[in-house]
Amino acid sequence: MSGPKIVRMTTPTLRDVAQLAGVHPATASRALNPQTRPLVNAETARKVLRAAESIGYQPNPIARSLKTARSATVGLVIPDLTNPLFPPIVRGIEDVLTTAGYNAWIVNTDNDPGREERQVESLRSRQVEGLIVATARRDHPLLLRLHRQGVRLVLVNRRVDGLELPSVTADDDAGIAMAVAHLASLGHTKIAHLAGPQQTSTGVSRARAFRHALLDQGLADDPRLTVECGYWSEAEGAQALRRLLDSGAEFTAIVAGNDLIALGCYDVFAERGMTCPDDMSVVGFNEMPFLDKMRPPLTTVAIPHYEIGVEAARLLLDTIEEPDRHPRSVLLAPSLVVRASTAPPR
Amino acid sequence: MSGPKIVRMTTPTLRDVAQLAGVHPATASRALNPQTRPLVNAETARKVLRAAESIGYQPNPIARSLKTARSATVGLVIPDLTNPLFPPIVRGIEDVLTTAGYNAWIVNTDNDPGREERQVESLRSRQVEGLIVATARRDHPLLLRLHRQGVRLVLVNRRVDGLELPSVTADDDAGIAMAVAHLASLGHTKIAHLAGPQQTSTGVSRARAFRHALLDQGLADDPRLTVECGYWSEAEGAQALRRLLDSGAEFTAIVAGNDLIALGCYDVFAERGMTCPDDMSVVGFNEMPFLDKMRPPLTTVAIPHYEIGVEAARLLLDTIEEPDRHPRSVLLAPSLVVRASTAPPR
DNA sequence: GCCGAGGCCGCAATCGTTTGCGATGCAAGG
DNA sequence: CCTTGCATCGCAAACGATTGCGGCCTCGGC
Repeated sequence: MSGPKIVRMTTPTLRDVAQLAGVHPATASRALNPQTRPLVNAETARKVLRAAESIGYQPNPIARSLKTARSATVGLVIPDLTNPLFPPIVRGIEDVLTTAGYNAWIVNTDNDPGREERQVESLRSRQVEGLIVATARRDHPLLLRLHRQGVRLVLVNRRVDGLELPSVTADDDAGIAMAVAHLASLGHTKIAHLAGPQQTSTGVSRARAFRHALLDQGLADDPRLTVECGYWSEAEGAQALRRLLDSGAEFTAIVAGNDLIALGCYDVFAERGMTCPDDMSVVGFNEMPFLDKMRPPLTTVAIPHYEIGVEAARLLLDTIEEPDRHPRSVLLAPSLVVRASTAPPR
Repeated sequence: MSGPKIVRMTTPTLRDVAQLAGVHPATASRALNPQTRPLVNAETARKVLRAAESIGYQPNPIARSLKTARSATVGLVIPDLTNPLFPPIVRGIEDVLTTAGYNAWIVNTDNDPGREERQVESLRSRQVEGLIVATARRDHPLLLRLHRQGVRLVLVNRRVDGLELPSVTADDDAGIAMAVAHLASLGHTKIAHLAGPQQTSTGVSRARAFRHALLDQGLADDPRLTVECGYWSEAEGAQALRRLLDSGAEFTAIVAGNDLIALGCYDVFAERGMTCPDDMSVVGFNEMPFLDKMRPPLTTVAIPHYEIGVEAARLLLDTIEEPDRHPRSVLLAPSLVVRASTAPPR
């Protein structure tokens, strides 16, 4: 005759497995943790493992975090998940983190410093062990302060001035050089640049790269042909192009700071009855999804999004494990994908 | 002359504010928590508040979670963040959650049940107070089990058979009806349906709606004209269309299960030298971003992504606050946005 | 046979909060 | 004056894990 069935109301805890294995919770803890397992007898370790297995014990990460002040999670600070650039990067990050036993907290800042500060604070109070930041501006007091406080940081797609932080970015110089070389080889001589925000390192480095590339191609650098966008967005790209067109400047091709800015140009073309690439060539940057199905398919410089995420996560894990190693940065090679938004000038 | 500067090495804790305010930590705790504040003298409460303010005290959510078994966070289970359908929904969810003081954990399952189970387990061990699930299949043992265990669930875009769970979905019937009515009004009589996976409620409900809509338009329902896609993806959409074309069936328009499937059709058109909408009209579903810039711009039925997220979060908060209220579901009205992928048949 | 050295394990403190319960003080009521 | 009640607050035990420290036991060396 079997006794009354004991219904377990609560999830099994370390004490439960210890009791079942006939040992002290401390011993059970040591047995369960591969790091400390050598400290206990192999036989009792087996007993503990078996007990844990049998009742389906899962360590409580909250209690563990409280005691150890670690959390096996890192924070992901991005401006807006809605930007199609980020999801693949996030996937890359998550994939290497999870194989390392880490998890990621994602927060959106909407480019709002106040919101960013609150979000970061919330991440820190959850004991994240590091931050991967995609919102860096060249002058970024918050990041400076965090760095001084010893928070491990890795930047993606961006740098901050005067701060040696590990970062992973695409090689903007190479990418832009390919873009203008392509345009020049098609016969364009008057090329405009719709630059990204100059508060971001990416914005200035691409703008610089643009000027250098013009020189390399033996083309004149007309400062009136580069105009700055306030954000990396379609709307700002459109606005910038309107200003440029209205200024009366002459040009036959555009290298846009990124794909969204390039797509903003499409809107202006439609407004003004221009056709691309007949009236105007455009090349973007980033190779966001679905560009191949656009009208016209956008020529762009492709960057390895997923690998950017992968490298960023690796860098962060490295700095967690080796805190005082010299900050390493990785530069990923872009490639030009030529589609139908570029053609010889008429 | 000022004394030596005391450098605070550790973040301020409740004991610190209690000490500073000259009270016991318990009292400080009660004073800080609006729920329990009436239990302490108004004057001492003020003292505590001021002390907390002065040293920048932030409660430690980890310790709080450990004690209360709550966490002020909910889990978001989605198949793949890379699918552009989800980011806006996620934003909607996050926005209402954060104003309610909650946070969201996002996990990807890649449609892999094993991975899903592990991810959900990890969420539960972090004491999430509920789950918003976008990966539901009609037959979903995991969700059944979770529901039986009392986990608060709300479904987004999906239902599960035989389970009364709160859910928020677009009105598939209405959306599909609009799509085929549009096609019929253009003069199409042979309309095909590239259905989504029939393991998902959305897949079957759109397929059913398609047949009903044909009837309503007085059109014949030829079962050979609907073929099922294994996933909601471009590749599967393309594959399905190839099969349909190869079968020799005749049709002049396609209602795709969603936008990705519709875009998959574009690839096949290119392969086979067909042009859209001249040779074939297509309408999608979901209104994912950038469809207006596609070649051709895709006619689709738009659903309010952000609001779906908002409603889902509200539903979940409701079930958290009123656990045994009858499950409520919300159906959001879609709208047809007509672009250039649909035209009269030749 | 005794001593020292490890190996193995238990004790108890600790992480930062929350919360049931009891102690205290004071005012009101009998 | 004594009881009762209430408002206020402190005590201490949790929550579930980790970990320094020390105790016990065994074994080997002398």
